[in-house]
Amino acid sequence: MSATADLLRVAGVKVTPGRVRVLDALRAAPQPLSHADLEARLADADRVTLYRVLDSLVACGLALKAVDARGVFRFSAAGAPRPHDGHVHFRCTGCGGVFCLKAAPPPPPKLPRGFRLAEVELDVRGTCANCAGHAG
Amino acid sequence: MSATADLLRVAGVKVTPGRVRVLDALRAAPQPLSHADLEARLADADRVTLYRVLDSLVACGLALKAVDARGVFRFSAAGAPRPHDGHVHFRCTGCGGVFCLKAAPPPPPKLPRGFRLAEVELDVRGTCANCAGHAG
DNA sequence: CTGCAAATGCAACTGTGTTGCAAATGCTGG
DNA sequence: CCAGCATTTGCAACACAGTTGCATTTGCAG
Repeated sequence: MSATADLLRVAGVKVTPGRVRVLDALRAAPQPLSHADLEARLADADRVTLYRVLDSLVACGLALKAVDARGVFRFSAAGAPRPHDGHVHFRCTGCGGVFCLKAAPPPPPKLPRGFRLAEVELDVRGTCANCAGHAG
Repeated sequence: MSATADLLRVAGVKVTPGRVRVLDALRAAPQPLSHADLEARLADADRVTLYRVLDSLVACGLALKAVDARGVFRFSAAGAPRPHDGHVHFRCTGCGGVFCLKAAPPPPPKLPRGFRLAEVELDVRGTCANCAGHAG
């Protein structure tokens, strides 16, 4: 019996093939997945069912739902490490590539009263080695 | 001549009734407005034109664009024409508001060989005082 | 005033997410 | 193991946010 099925059982929801496959996909993914990402991975799944499976996983606490910069919902398995927390991204303005730098995340700045911090992201823009070489 | 029209002129975009009205609405609003909010305020405006006006305001730095918790873009008037240099932004994941923090911009991290730095932006996400109070 | 690029308005389209309903399926009690 | 029943699934249709193409209008420079 799969560990994923156990998670569903413990969370108190019915164990269905769809839920197992979706939760497996979320747990295997290195980053939060959009509905479209999941549809690509789970080729034969119904669109609407996928939405409902995701909602049920969020409702029972097994998945987290967030909005990305494009306004699309992204889902991640609860408890999974979030690799982009405190990460430093380098965005190449030439090729559009995104590189994850090893640099230490910056210290969280002081916030005004009442503000709650969730995530800090340092976004560095410039030209990557490849593009800089091509056409300075 | 309205101050809003001057802002547009200085920003280097054509001064049109649509842009003046939209920017006025953004500057008068206490919180970031969605496309739908603006449509309601500017009754006779064309849907698509409104999208394009908003995009042009963002492109010339007069407005800021963010995503709210429902995945909808929200727009707010930018405080100054060029507020983005080495600035620290706080993005509220609840209302989509963007706040400019006074904190000093972080030191630029070390880049891999050949990479060229152009811009550094620290993006802090969380919940603003208003939203934290509402439904903490 | 005139010309041209930019902005507008309209129609149609894509992508994302939701709702209603009938059929299939997991779980529980016998 | 089987039946009953609520939950889930699949399908169709819908709602909303945002985009694209194109012809027309308009701001602004000359």
